[in-house]
Amino acid sequence: MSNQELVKILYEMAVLLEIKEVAFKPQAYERAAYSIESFGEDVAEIYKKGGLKALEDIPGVGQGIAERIEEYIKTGRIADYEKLKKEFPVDISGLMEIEGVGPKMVKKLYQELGIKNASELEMAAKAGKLEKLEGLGEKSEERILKSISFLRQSQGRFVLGFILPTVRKIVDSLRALPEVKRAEFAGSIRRMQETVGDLDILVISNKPSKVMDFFMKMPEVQEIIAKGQTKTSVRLNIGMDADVRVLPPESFGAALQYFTGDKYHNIALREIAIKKGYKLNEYGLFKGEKLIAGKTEEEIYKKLGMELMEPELRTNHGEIEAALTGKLPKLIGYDDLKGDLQVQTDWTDGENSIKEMAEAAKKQGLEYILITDHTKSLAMTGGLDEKKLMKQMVEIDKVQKQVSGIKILKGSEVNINKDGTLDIDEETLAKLDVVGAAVHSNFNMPEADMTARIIRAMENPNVDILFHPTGRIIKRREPYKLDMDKVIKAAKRTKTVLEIDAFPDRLDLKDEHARKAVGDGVKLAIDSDAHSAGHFKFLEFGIAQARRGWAEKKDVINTRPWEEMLRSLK
DNA sequence: GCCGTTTTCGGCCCGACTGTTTTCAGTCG
Repeated sequence: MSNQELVKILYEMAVLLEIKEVAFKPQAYERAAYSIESFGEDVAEIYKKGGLKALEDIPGVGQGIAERIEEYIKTGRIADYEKLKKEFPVDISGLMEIEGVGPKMVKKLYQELGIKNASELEMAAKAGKLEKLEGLGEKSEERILKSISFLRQSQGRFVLGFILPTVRKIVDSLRALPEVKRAEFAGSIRRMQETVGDLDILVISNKPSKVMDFFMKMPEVQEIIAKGQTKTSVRLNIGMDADVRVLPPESFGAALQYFTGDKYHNIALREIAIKKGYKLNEYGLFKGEKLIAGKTEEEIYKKLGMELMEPELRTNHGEIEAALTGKLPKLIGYDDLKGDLQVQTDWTDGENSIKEMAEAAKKQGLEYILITDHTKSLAMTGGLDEKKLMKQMVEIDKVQKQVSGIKILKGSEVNINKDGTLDIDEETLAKLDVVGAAVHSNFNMPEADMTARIIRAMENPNVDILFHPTGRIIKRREPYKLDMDKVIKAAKRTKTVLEIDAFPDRLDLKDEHARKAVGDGVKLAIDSDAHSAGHFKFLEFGIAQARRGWAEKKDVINTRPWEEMLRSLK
């Protein structure tokens, strides 16, 4: 059993209870599902170690849900879920991800038309059956058809690193309008999540309609979805939806807060507001009718007894408690990296020479890079063998003399063989400044074998860093099966550094694993995995990932000058 | 069903927009 399967069941139970119009339980199940989803620890493992009591320590999980999780772990099923499912034998998850379809719609579709999944819904919509239902019309039908086809082509989420340049361009054009006093993006993009669903832009202006008119006519806009006094929604030509909201200055901080925190952060905040006798919404913090804070985020958090926290933290994973008690982490900053420890060149699958990469890195403000070309068993990249590695070291010395202001370190991205040995001999590895090791083959091993394989590599005294530890590629490849708890423990024991690969669709380690590693005193490296001179800018996304993992400057070895960084390695 | 520096019982986040029901339910974030 995996967390993922359990989370899906809990979410579906929430929807099914909502359909049955049961009060309050849906939110309870939803909260538990969300909590487990982002918990980062295997629930089965927690249960094995601490039983029911340990399950109940998970936020949002109480006695009832803990017992159902136990039932699921023991029997592979949850009787209540199956009972609900019998009443509504429909593909809840598949239907709910269609925009505009909620619990009530699922119910109506099934009861009136017997629709059980997205493709049946599509057929019914195409046959014009939906518009005959009460409460639905021609437009609802069109909208559903559109949502289904959109979902099919986009899978709904966008990789942050790939869309952020467009987002910044849009916001900059809005800022350039004379009617616009201020414009900021909020939402999951401001939180710098690895993938994002849509774009929220907040604007201060006295002339909302002018801003809206300009926005709707931007070249990046494909079609208008909704248009109102203060809010306009469009679909951008990159496939993503974008909302613009225009606000008065006195509410801007409140709106920024409201649209930046994730759902659960905001719920928690509003509950704290209520307890203090206030009301919090996107227009401000109110005592009765009176606005008492709203101009800046800081004053809102302050009135609620909290320090201002970085947007990346606002997901209700302990940041509120930390802010209330003055224990927020001092996150690594976006300018804190001095070096990049994973850089490919044209010696293997990179596009640029050692010199070009060094110069590009210097331009990016870095003080050093580590050259880490692939090794021989990765034949498709022309991986280096011992002889070529020695030759490359000579070449690096040569290039070093031709460039100034940037230190070029000698390294390698060594393949971890199936048995945990490496594909380069120890003698050669020992000559390198830094060795990164990575899995590039046999991805489909059983968890225990893969874990043992990686730990064996970490035990090698020459291996300094484990590169992209889980191998996942967002939207394309699942992580390999790996016991991260064991890997983190092994990293601690062997003093191996874990990498956050900053490539936009890798971001590997994930935030929750980074947080766990940092919590256990394991050091991180944030690397671009650059394959061309333009890739150093991806470091930003690795830093964001580290920040979402509560990492501080001291936790990341390449925030240090290169001599000091080298001394800190095993 | 969960949770507690008001509470172990009695609460549980809030507003905009759409479509279509002419007064509001459903969905979304």
